[in-house]
Amino acid sequence: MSTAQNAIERFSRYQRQLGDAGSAHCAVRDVLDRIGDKWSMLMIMELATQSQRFSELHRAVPDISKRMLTQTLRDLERDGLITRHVFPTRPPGVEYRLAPLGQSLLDPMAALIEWADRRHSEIHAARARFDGAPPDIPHEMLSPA
Amino acid sequence: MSTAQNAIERFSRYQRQLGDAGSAHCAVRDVLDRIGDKWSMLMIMELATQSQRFSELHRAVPDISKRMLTQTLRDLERDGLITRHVFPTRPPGVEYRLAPLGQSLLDPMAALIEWADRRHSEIHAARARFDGAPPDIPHEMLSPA
DNA sequence: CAGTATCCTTAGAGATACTG
DNA sequence: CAGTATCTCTAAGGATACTG
Repeated sequence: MSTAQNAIERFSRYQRQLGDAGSAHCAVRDVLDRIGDKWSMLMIMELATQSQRFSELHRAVPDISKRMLTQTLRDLERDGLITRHVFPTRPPGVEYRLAPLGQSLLDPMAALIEWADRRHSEIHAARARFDGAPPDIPHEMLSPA
Repeated sequence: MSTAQNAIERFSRYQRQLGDAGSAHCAVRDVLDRIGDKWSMLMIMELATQSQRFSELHRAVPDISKRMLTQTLRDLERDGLITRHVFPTRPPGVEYRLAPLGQSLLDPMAALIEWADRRHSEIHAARARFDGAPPDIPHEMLSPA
């Protein structure tokens, strides 16, 4: 009933690629490295609802430096996920938009985001348990105290 | 209808969190940082099809160091995504399994993986276009240096 | 406004050697 | 086998100052 079984079967198709360091042959790693960085998904989420300018994006995510904002945006543009539109006003305005390719990422991303949102309390609980509770089977097999 | 519009609406609910550096308030960033690292998703994919031991995982993804394999596995265990089972044989055997929480990640991940697989040629094309580089590097292996 | 350029500090991660 | 313990190096990324 859960499509999880489905997912498992599909994963098995990729397993051989996983060990392939030269990411040319591993689409999974190639793309995950791309959008799995610190800011890319955030930017895509921001641009999902509407096109925004550089400074708007910066205000939306204040803890990114201008350097990284520029770089992230540039990389996303390079990969065809967003487009960049310069308005030759004075001072110049630059608007970033989600390209069709970027829009096609929205659904898969939403699935992940929803998961994160629904499960993060469980994750925190597990974390607290792991950190706080005395481990029943320690990782380093220590001798009986 | 595409669920993309749906995704957009859902994203807007998270937008205010996005600027929240203290990831305590931003489930999205919290969890993305967790599974967005270099190896976590790979490990989850490996464990999706069957439980595996340390060395099996290492063989499946040879370019991870033992240090990082241990650390990745430990972090996933800490977050409740996988479980660790020690068999006190000699020499010891340790089996890693996907916990229910980890299994719940399979579907969202599958969506992302499928996207990566289906779109990576488009991405490469966009990249080549952006770089102005000669696009196609054939499948042939490089000649030994 | 929308970036560059530069410097500088950490965290990420490999290599290697050792252990229960 | 399944890890630890170091040691090291690199590159990700922040801070700051400058520009068209």
